[in-house]
Amino acid sequence: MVEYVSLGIVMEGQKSGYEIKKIAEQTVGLFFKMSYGSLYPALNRLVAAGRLTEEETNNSKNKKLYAITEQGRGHFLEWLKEPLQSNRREHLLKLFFYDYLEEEIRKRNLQAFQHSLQNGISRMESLKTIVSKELEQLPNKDDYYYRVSVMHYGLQFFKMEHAFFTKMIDKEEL
Amino acid sequence: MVEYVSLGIVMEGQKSGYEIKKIAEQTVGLFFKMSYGSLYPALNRLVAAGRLTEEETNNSKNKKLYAITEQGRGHFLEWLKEPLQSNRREHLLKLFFYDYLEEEIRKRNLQAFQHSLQNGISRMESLKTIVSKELEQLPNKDDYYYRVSVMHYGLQFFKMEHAFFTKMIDKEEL
DNA sequence: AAACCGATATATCAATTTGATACATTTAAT
DNA sequence: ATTAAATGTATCAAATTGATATATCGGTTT
Repeated sequence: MVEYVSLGIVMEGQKSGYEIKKIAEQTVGLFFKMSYGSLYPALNRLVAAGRLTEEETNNSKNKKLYAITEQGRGHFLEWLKEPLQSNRREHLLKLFFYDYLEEEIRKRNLQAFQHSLQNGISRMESLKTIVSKELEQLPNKDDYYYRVSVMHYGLQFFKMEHAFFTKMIDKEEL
Repeated sequence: MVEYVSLGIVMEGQKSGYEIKKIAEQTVGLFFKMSYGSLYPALNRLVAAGRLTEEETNNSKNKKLYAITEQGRGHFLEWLKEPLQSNRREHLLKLFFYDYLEEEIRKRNLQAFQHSLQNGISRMESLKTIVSKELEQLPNKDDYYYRVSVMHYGLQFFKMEHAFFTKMIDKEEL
């Protein structure tokens, strides 16, 4: 995923590795972390694959500037087009770059993702009912308050995401 | 963190590696993943450190049962006592085991975490105001709708967490 | 009883990632 | 002119991932 984030950031113009990391921290840093140990090897792989060009700056500096190639741009946009899935917060990463995506695919993917969220919510609501009933029969149900709470957390979380994506599909004020 | 989750799960009674992984998936799996490649080495480390005991089952099976030692129990509870921090969802992991923690420390840690969440919310509200004003001055501000959306997502997320922890401090129905 | 299948169980491995540190240069401030 | 802070790349041991290999158990079918 480091590779796609790097490509996405370089879409705006050529950047150094240091700048890419800084921008990532300031923007998607809330839910995505990258380290130099993963970034620099990723940049090298991208250059080797012809998706980025590497340019040494003429002044004596140790600095290298990376720019995206046509192939890299295509590769990035193909990734962006793929359906949203919440695996490792990839959906939020893609969302950050969604201004680059054409409206039609964007809307289709957002709606599909929202439906999958709705399914998740339904499944968790059912589970909640079952667990509540099982718990009701225990004499010491207070002893499981926190253990059970993470299920409620998950439900709250999915509901929040669902509400957020609803607003976004309607392009409401967020 | 695999080590602490394993200890926490074995607190209930002896389990095989396979069972530990299954229980983790079914309970904290929503926000924490473990693979065999990290679990089995972790179990070996815990045995070597004297925090778990390993027992080969007498029937011909390839199965090993792990049980927690007094030292392991102490080590686990020390970890649980430490302040909650949202690094890599560690706070949710600890929360799942919070029934094991004494009420006084539990309340103190929950309140401290809630305050840090409130600080985060305040900082993000300020940032939001600044970004909104900057955006207002751009002619093509619609081109940054999704880019900006991740900031709103973050804010929503923190607000949801804050509301959730408020309910939990008051031990309300969740 | 034999064959079969899905679940249970542990182990291993290349590739990747983390978190830390080392080291050099550039910019800004004193 | 000197220092401190920020910018910049590189590297490494240790940990993790995601996948695969291998074997056994319990239950069902033929």
